[in-house]
Amino acid sequence: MSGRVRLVDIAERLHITKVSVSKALRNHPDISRETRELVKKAAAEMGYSPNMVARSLSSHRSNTVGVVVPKISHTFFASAIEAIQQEATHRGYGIVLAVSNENAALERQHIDRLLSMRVDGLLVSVSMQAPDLSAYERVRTMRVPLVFFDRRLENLGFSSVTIDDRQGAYDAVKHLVGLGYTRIGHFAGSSHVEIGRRRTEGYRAALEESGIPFNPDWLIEGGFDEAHGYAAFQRLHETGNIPDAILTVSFPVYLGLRAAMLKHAPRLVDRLRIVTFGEGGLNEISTYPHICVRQPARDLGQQALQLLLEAVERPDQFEPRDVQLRTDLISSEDTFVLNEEAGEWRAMPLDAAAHTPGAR
Amino acid sequence: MSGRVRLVDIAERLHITKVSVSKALRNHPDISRETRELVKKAAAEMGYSPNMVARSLSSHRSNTVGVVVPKISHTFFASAIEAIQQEATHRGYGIVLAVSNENAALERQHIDRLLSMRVDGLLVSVSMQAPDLSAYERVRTMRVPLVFFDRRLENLGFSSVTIDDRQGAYDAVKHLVGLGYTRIGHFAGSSHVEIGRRRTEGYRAALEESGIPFNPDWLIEGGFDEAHGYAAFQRLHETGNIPDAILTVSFPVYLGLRAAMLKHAPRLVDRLRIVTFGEGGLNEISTYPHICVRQPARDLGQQALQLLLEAVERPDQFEPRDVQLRTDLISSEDTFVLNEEAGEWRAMPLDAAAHTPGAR
DNA sequence: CTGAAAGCGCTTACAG
DNA sequence: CTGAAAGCGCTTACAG
Repeated sequence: MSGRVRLVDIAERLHITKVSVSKALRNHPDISRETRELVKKAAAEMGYSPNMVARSLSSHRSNTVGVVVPKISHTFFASAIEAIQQEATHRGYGIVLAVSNENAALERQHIDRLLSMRVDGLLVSVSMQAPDLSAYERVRTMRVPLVFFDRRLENLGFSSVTIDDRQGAYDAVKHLVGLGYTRIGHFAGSSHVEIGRRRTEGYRAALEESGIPFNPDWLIEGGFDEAHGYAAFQRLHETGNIPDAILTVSFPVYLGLRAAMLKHAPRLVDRLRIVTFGEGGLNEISTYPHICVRQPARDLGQQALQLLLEAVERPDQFEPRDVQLRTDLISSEDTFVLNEEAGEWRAMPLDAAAHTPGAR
Repeated sequence: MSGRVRLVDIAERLHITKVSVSKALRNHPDISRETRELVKKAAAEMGYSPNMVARSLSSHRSNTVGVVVPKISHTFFASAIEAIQQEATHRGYGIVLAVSNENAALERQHIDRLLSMRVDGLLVSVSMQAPDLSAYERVRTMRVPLVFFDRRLENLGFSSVTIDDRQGAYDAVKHLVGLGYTRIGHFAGSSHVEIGRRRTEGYRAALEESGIPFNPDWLIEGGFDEAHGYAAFQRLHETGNIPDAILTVSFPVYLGLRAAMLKHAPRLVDRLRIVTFGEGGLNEISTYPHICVRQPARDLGQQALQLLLEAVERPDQFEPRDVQLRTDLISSEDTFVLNEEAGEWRAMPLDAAAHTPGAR
């Protein structure tokens, strides 16, 4: 069989109409069990592969969702995408993946392309740059459901699944205070991005609530990548006044910080206490206690997809909403347990102090 | 404008035929520059978004490629996928991503689905399990180009872009020998997978060539994930005869090894020398010298896509072929330099010894 | 439960 | 350079 088998080919062989074949294959109740099985048998024998393109064109549904992320090679996004893909498969959808590389123009271009491909919905985590809103207007006029995940744009009327960044940063700083630290800095993200602003807010709220004066020299804004961490540490080092602990806005920022520290002030390696927002899979292997704010990346991806499919499959009953997930505080001193299912090591969260309320 | 603008809508407004509009939009030489610009202007004003689904159906080209990987949340695959996506965008293609989760049945299912979606080509890195060949037969009968990357199936007649695994492992072990080690173990992958076999071959060849007797107790096969590394170390620890250096078949295996070591034999942490096949982004931040075989993940992804598109776009002139890429040996003692373009830190490779020929 | 008609929004020849 | 026809492979109503 040549692989280019169509509905009609099956129909002709069985002396029935292609509509019946179409229905039988989709388990439509119109068709008797008998014919349905006959059809399926013939389809299998002939090596029939339904042409989803044709199906999409006539049914106006592609069973496909578009996913736009700033990066893939970053633990957080890799995990989120993996969860999205798995949940999509489970629900019978495919995903078309696009990477904006933190570039707003590319983000717009990707969204336009996905719209052209007639995806049933869009999952996007916005780039760091100031957004190009035109793409989002197209999304709205074309009435394509969209859900932001992790990094969102506010006031556009789309749903979002995000992390409680303020609380996460607050918990982290409070934890440091609990360990006796008072000289605490923050290598912050870009204030153009909501998650950056929220984490900074949490940092400042925790300081204030602990009666620790805010030192503007110790709040260094910049971005989420290694280059920022490196530059920020250099700047700090030049001032000669280095705090005893630092909260980094992301794991890559920590990598940059660490590289700069190894180069310019290696003796600080065992003395400067670092807490990272986000994991890098380091906790399991670190001997020096490393603390981090764990983001539920998989949950976030899964919930974002579920929310999106709700909008796709029941557009009338759908009300846009914002879902916020909590973070955990974990450290390499925790007990790690093997999660058989995921084939990964998972840490039990630190004590209840991590969930001290109050930052809201 | 309501977003559901079609070719005919533009045609009517301009009092020309939809064919002309179609051609004008695709810069077909048939159309005069004047009309072309008129059409484009109108299209922009009306917010026209070409329906790629319809275009695919009539042109038999989707400008889409399917990518199947065993995992995403693994530095190597995350980087490879990112490179594939970027190169695809550059070439005007979109990618549909699917994760097999190391499961052959899911892999088959994904390939079938992608075939149904009429992707123009397939990029696949096979799962660890024994393959279900039926999907690959469909691929062949449907004449859809396929390129394996990193993990391939041999003798199926498809192209592949892989890494010289044998040489990589050989170089690593030779390097250890050069450092004075003779008691060298290997936590190996699954022998069902070619990359596992090749790495083991390289390990054994290097030992043999160095006149070091092979100790079967120190070659522990299993897989590529953390659980294997953990179990392998436990097994080794029970025998009481632990080598002085170990080559792990993957970075996750190292993570598992390290976790087991921290638990059962923490005093070995600074004494057991580890070389990992593959990176985990650790080198920049490690104080204890960590050595690894660096796989050119981005290159591999990019070249695989290029090879695939060659087959897609010039099917007549295309001859399937196997491309093999070389690895580097790098360590945390190397000089790290910031790669401005990628926003990442890159290490300069170790000395030329890393490229000692002879393992072939 | 089965069938005939119309259409989804494009592109591909082919004729002028 | 422009246009009319046919078709890509399905599904969706609607009629029996």
